[in-house]
Amino acid sequence: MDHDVVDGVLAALADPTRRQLLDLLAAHGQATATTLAGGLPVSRQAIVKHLTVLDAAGLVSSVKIGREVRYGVRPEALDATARWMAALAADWDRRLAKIKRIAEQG
Amino acid sequence: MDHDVVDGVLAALADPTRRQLLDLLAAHGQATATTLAGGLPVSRQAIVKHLTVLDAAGLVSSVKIGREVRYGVRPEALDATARWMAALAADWDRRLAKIKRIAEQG
DNA sequence: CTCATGTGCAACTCTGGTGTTGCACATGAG
DNA sequence: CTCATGTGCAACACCAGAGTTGCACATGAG
Repeated sequence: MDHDVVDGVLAALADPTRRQLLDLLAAHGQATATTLAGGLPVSRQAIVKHLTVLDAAGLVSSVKIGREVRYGVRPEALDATARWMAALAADWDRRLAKIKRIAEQG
Repeated sequence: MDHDVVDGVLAALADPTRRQLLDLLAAHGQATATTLAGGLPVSRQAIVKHLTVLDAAGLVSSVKIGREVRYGVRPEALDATARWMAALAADWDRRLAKIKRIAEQG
């Protein structure tokens, strides 16, 4: 199911540093851990750990080129989570509307 | 901006227990912390803390009725976050498509 | 009034995640 | 080959957050 994907994405997006990381990646299109570390106030190793989490969540992918590792953004997991969330919100709306209707009409 | 809302929602949804809590609330429509504690393997106090977080994120609302406090689900913040996420995913798609086009033709 | 039940507040423990540092390894540049 | 640069691995410090427990307070039920 998508459920596992959603779990991972939500956990990954919970951290502000990881969201900044995704912003940088989306802007540059492609970047290494070392490059990204230059744009954030944390060490390269911290960046690597975050990228590992993002990769596990399916939000980024990595390609090894020579002696460096290029990371890029991957929209699918985020899109799936967005759809899940929208559906959940719609479901809540439906339930609340139903309850309200019952309360008003008896 | 919606940005603060999104931050809070993402932080709130990161915890599995809070997501279960939201499920229970959506199912029951209305419930107290004590009632909810009966449906989860944690203490009432833990539930209260989670509900406080969810309330701060705008995902639930509380109403005091006599000596008990009823909590209910609130779809707006979740819906706003879903829209934000969908827009972000679309933006990534757009960027990747652009890069791909350049790589192929340029 | 008396009591049971639900809530609020505070202190405490403890695990997990974030971040750091240090060093070893791999590889392209010269 | 030699060296600089980029990665990988491991141990460590640190702190926010999840959960618990204990007790005091408030209020509906009888």
